Amino acid sequence: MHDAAPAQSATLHDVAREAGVSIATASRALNGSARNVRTENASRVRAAAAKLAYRPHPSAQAIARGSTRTAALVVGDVADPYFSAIAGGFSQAAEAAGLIVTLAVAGRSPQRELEIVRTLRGRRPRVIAVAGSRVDGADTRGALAGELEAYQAAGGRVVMVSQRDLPFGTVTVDNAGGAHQLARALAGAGYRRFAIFRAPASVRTSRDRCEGFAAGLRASGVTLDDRFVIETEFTRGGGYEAARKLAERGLDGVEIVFAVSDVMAIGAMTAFRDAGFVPGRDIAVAGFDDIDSAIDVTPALTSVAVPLREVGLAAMRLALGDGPATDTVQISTGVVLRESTPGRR
Amino acid sequence: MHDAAPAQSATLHDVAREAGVSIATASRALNGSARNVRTENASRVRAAAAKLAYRPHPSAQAIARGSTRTAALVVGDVADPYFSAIAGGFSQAAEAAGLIVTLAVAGRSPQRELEIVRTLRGRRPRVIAVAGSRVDGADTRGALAGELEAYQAAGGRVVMVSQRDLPFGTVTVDNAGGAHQLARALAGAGYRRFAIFRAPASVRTSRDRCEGFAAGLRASGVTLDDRFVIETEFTRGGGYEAARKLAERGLDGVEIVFAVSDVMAIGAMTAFRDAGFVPGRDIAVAGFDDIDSAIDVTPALTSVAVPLREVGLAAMRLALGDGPATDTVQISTGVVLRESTPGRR
DNA sequence: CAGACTGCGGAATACGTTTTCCCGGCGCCT
DNA sequence: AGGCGCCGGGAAAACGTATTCCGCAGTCTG
Repeated sequence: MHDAAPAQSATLHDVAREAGVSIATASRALNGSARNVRTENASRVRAAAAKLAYRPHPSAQAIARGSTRTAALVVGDVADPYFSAIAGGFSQAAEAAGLIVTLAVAGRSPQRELEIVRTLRGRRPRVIAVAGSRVDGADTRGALAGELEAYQAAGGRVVMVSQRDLPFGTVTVDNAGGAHQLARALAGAGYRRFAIFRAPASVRTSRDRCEGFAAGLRASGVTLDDRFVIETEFTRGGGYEAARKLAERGLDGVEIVFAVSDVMAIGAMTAFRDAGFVPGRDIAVAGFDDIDSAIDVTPALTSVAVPLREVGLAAMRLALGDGPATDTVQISTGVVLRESTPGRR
Repeated sequence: MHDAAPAQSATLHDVAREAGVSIATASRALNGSARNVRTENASRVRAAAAKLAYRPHPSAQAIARGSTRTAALVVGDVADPYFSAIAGGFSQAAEAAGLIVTLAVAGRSPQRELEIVRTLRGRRPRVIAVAGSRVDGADTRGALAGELEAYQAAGGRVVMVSQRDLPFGTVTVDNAGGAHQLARALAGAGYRRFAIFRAPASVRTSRDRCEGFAAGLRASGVTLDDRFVIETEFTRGGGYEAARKLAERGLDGVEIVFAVSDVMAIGAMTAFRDAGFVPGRDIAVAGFDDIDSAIDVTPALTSVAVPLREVGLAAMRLALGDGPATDTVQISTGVVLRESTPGRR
């Protein structure tokens, strides 16, 4: 069964010739068009296709029908569990819909993100989903929106994940609400002296979580000392640095730090430990996202569960759904208390 | 500057008309072909392209020149840090080379992997890299190899990551060597009673690491009791389960467990702790991969560092290089001792 | 039994590029 | 001055597929 592989793979033309029909009939037989073809011809074509190991040329199909079968996803960084979980859900849903996903990594730079969307648009995918850096105030932002609008006007489908304020389909995470609940839960557990590790204000996710948390504290009658709202990078390293500095000052009386993401929180815990403080005993730590490793660190990390896979799935569903192009889906979040915040008596 | 976006994006035809030249000239001006075009015409064309926001249609280009600008990567699971780190390196290198990466998730099923490669092949990417499940003995294996061979014969470039025994470009991780060194280091630290958590023998990575480790123990004069070579799933859950069972039997005198991957090791540490044993004190644990979170768990996990990003980069370099199609690059590994294996005195 | 209609096959065209081929003009050499 | 090579422009073919349009045979209707 090992015939010499033809250097050039078979085309529809070859299949048609092999089956003794015209190209048109072969095409119709292979991709169930509106038109019928006599069953005998159809099976002859299928047999020929199988024999020649024919694969349709997606580019040619794309050109002929004016649309592709791809879905594009742009993320900040695949290696970040936040994005990779979303990507996992997205690609699962894409696959179920028979779409191929092309992945682009923006590296957290809005400039790069813009470039990517530009070239992506040229490739005319069925949907473009942006789960990007969400830096607002950037001057590239208008350009990005313009690019996406043009794409949508040309029949494309765009979905933003957790970027609420653009006129596109959006799947949003209840960042503020989750942070609010977390704050109330922690205040209820007896904590009073809070620190927050946050990313620069331009990062929307961070800002929303931060504000929600602050509101939750206010609602619980706890005052937050602005000195302890520490701005750092939105990465593990950022969390580590912030914690290191706080530890250097002997914790300054802080009882608990809320880091706006789990990776930051985990970095912070390691920094505290490196400085000789025991997380969960000397200082409590809470994060956000509930990534997988939250339960594997010690003490297990209190967090706000964000069903990230679900976010990816929802993005694809939204894109494929027939609702208005600007539908919004809100993914809800839930507090998960663990040993990193044992509570104070 | 906000002209109404044309419903249909501009084609090369439009650009040519706008610039008052022929399509051929426009094409030549825009993609620096071998042929020269008078500078005045060239700049007129560029201006027209800019004005109309022209983007070449990649599918049309693909069809016309018979090749695409994409690189395909198939991984087992994007959400797994092992794969996502590789994907990160791969897409970085792809981007640098002006390639777009399409990502497919095989979900650790060889059957699915085969299907994916089939459809991927149809899309005629420049390169196909498979960082898949590496299950061998499966009957789909021959089919996979055949599919890839045909693709390569048709001018494609295939790279396998850590799948040494197929006639393709290969980037390989020194699994056996790293495990061997790790075994020697641990034996040198005084450990004698080892357990190994491994995946089914059909998973090559696991087998190589396991065999390397066993050889290292032999070389150190330590005998390994087969009863403690425990087969489980190649996931965090697998590690957790195996550790849970071992803990139920009171550890059976085991001093240290080597799990063939960090995610398994981390799951195991959590299981031990859940069962009341303190990892690093009651039982030592070592893993493999040195994923990011290895330093954030407590105690920090002893592991074998695999520069996974580098693996992805190397895969792309190999694909783009002009060496023989079956070149092999070996990525070396290095032991990293941490607190999870404090050593026995 | 004539005419209309249906069902299906095939030729041809379209999709947006790249590339080959041809052609005219210009400068250079003899 | 005439021939030759070179340069650059445009027409057209090619890439592989989907689809429109046309025509033919067979079937149904009146």
